[in-house]
Amino acid sequence: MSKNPLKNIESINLGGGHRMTPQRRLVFDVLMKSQDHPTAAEVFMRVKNSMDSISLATVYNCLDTIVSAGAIKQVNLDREPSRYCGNLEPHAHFHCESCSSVLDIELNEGAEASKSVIIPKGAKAEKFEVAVRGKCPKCARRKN
Amino acid sequence: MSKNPLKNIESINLGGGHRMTPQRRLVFDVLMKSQDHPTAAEVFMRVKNSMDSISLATVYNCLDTIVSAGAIKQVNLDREPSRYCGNLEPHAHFHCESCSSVLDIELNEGAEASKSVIIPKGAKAEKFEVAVRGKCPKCARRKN
DNA sequence: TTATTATTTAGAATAATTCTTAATAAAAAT
DNA sequence: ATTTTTATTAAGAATTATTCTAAATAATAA
Repeated sequence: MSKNPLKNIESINLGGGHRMTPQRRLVFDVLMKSQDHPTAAEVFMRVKNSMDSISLATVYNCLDTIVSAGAIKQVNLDREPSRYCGNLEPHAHFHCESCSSVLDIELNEGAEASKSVIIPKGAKAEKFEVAVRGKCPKCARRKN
Repeated sequence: MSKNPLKNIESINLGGGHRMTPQRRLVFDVLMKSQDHPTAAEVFMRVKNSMDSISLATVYNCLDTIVSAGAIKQVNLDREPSRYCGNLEPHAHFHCESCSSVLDIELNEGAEASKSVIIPKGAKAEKFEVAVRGKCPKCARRKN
């Protein structure tokens, strides 16, 4: 995933006594190689190719740890399973309502989400998320 | 809920042979009276005050039907239970990461979300959602 | 009226995620 | 080098929001 400035997981500081482990390394590597936005179950299947003994619970644990370390992002759209994203650049997500795929979409310069909303007095805004729902190019093409 | 142009549920066309029922009327009324963004379980508790015999499944059914009719909106933030919103005006949501409350926030004129992102060629964008995460005024005040 | 269709309800089922616990492994302290 | 402490893994149980199933009820249409 070219958009991630982390060359490899060795450069991640997991923080708080957390250790780098083979499982965490593999989970991170899968995310770096993925252009889609895999769910935990999909990450699990992909990691199993390299380490058959890994468990789904461990994949959940690893994903949580790496998200907390800020090295990948968790993407929640509608009520669907969480997806994970190795792209750390500011961007938004396009969510296809036909095939449920998720695409990274670019933000226009100067049109930051933070400027599009009025934050209530006293509130502390920390993250802005823009999501677009519709039909991805593939699904828009086929008429149904 | 002053922002909803529907004076009462009688003006809603549920469409497709769907009938107006006491349960649907009550669920809608609860939403119109709510300034917060109740979950299905919260709607259930509030509706029970008027109709003790109503079931949670019926509340889910009614909410789905009224959402499909376009008379209320379903709001999904992070992995939390769906919340329901009677405000039909274009707006965004502020999601407090301390108390999980959801606040409607206004969109700045001219800074529409649709202009802030670059839609992939061939994709059909249908809905734009802007969500802000942080601390609501109440939670930002108390230092913790 | 009778037949059809929609609705409600209770409880079972589903599915994503989290929790529990024992076993293992790594790091720190002796 | 052991011992002790702490973190991690893994399997399966538990949780929880939501959906499904099926029977009973109610409303509409024929």
